[in-house]
Amino acid sequence: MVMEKPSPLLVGREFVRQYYTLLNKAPDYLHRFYGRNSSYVHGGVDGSGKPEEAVYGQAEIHKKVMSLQFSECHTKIRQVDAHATLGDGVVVQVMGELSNSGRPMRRFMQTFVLAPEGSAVNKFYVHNDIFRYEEEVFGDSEAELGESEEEEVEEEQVETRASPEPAPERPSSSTFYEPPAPVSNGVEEQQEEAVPEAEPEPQAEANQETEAELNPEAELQVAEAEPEEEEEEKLVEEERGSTPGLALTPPPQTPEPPKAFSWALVTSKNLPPAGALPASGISPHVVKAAGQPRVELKQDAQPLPRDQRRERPGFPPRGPRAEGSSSEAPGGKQYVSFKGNELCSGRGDGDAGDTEGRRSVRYPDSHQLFVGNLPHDIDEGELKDFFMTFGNVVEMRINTKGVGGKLPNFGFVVFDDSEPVQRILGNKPIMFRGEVRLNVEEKKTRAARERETRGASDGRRGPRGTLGNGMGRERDPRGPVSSRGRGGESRFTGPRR
DNA sequence: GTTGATCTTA
Repeated sequence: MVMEKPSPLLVGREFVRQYYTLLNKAPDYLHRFYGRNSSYVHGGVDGSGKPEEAVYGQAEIHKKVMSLQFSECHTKIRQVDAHATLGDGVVVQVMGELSNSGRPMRRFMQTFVLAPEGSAVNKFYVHNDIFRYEEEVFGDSEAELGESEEEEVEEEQVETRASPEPAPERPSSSTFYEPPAPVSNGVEEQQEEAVPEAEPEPQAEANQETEAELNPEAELQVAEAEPEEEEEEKLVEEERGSTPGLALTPPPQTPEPPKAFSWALVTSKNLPPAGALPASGISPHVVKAAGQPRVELKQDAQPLPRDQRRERPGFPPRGPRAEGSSSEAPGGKQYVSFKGNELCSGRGDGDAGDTEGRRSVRYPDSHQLFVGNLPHDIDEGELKDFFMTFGNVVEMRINTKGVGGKLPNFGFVVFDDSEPVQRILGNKPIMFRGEVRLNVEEKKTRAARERETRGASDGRRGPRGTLGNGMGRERDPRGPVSSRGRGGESRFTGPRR
């Protein structure tokens, strides 16, 4: 599907939602967010009161998480900030309160660095995860006090003194000792308004957005809509005594390479290659969103049975829910194209490929490339990576028309411009994996094909000769179609690798 | 062996 780069805020919020939900429901899977070189620290002080040190790598992180014995871990998210950071990563800062095993809520701050994984625009893994409890840093029992700098100094002396601005919705100290409110999932929505002293504009706004994103109902809806995998879901529910919303299966025993969550993997045409998921498990690190206002999470965490993955009609669902709670995604409004070239922040090139606005995006045929003779074991990610070296691949699909055992594969690659298409066509043969000659053609409509075959005898009449329908097709500036293949030599014969 | 599926619309 469309592979726009989601805004950092969108990435951050969706990640946060996934992360704390998983923390609540299946902490033993949490490590799958991380990679080999990830760092992780989760509060705690050692004997001498010094903060715990971080651990590194997925395996160590897993151990560490297990040692923390998360159980019925509930989180109230107060604030999520997410910025783009170096290397196309996203840094996410979360402030909130967390209660584990029915113990009182404790305030924390947590920072994640989500690093891109692989070449796809939308795949991330957690490279750093830094979690600290406020009172372990500031000292005990001061949590409700001292909002201003001056008071901070006095806090230690006047312990019970009222803050000048006690947040009204947060009656002093009671927050800490009341049992966590029952919630349907681990991520508790913070219903109150933004704290008055919070910075007015961006923060308050972000806060509200966050609340919208963390709407537990959305997840429940999704869960209901997803009948598959129900037994396992129930198993997990029984074990954990929690409500539906996230179905999980036993983790694969093999520590996995950093897979992180992936926006890309989740759209219908970019389902993960079969091996990427446990046969019947969710991939808890799979988070979904897209430039298209479709931000349905758990939905995709529950894969279809293999055989239905590619063919299931109507998937992903469209309709009201797509415009639902989390879809407004104000952060998703920028269109930033990733690889290849410059940031095209924009719209207004009058292009049908402007994906931002509304759902259905149709690209002109001139931006699309028919690719035949695909190896049968190819997956879309690989093919996309391949064509990314020619330009910005905005969508692609592989069609397998091999019901009867044969697998003649073909697909369509959609670029954000006609130029890469023309360049590819001008540089045939396109060799894939150094051995397979892909049959690349300009995408043709059925009508055009018929016309082409009918008029094949007429030499002057190329496939487009009779088209002339002004459908915005761009011509190859170098001349008619028949002259392709002479031009470029091997400069672009294929990506190096 | 080889060119889809989706949607437009008031």
